[in-house]
Amino acid sequence: MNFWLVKSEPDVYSFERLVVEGNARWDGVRNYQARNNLRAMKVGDLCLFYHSNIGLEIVGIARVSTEHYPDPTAEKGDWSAVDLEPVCPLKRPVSLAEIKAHPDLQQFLLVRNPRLSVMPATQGEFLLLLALGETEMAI
DNA sequence: GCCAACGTTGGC
DNA sequence: GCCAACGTTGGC
Repeated sequence: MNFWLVKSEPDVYSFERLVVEGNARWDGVRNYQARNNLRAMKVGDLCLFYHSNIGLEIVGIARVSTEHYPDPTAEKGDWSAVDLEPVCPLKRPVSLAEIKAHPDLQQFLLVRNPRLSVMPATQGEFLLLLALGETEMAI
């Protein structure tokens, strides 16, 4: 089991929409580091779902439902997509400001490399963020 | 292979 | 809307 964080601008694709639709193709990634992270995802891996630009907070948990395959939206180049399904919203969203201020999250990539759109999280980071979000779930 | 120019992301 | 940070491109 690995843990990740994925970013989405909520006016482009929100967590609420993922909950409604039940599944989403995570495509359009055009950054090699982010692509390599997509390729490392396994079915069942859990993703923190972060709203960038609007909200600036982690709002929910998603799960990898299909491992990587060629991104059908890529007209050229070697890009990948995965499928995600919703798991649960956080009872309390965890804001970027709170993450930046937390002493135990200074190593989190969201703080250290804020432009990366798909990033790994450690189990410790994931569990801490779940706790900050006042959310319990089976891991 | 270096580096300047440019484009994009994303917080503020 | 601005701008800093970062990645990519392309000339040399």
